[in-house]
Amino acid sequence: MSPLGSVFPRIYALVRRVPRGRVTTYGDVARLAGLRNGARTVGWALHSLPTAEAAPWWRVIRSDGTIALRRAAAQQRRRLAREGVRFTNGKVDLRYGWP
DNA sequence: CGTATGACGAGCC
DNA sequence: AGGCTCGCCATAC
Repeated sequence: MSPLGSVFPRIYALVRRVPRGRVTTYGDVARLAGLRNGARTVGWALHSLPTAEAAPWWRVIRSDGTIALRRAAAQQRRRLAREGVRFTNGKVDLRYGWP
């Protein structure tokens, strides 16, 4: 439940706070948005982003450091790599985690 | 208003 | 370690 407004806009606002070169997880964004177990809701929200650049969706990954996208995983890895985020055998080093 | 849908996550083999 | 199951929850229809 959201006191004011729907949840998606708040999720987008939170994702926009993730700095370049850092990553966060679906579960973390959900908790920051006030959802105790809303990781899937965050995934749904990012999946339905109005425009590709409305929020830095590529900085959101799974809790185990892997990429959640099925079709565009390579593109997400490329975007992250361009920001200096390193991968260790398919997983993002969680020391890039944010906060 | 009930059912289905995910870019999840934790737990259990 | 890697795969499966089940719970979760805002939306879509």
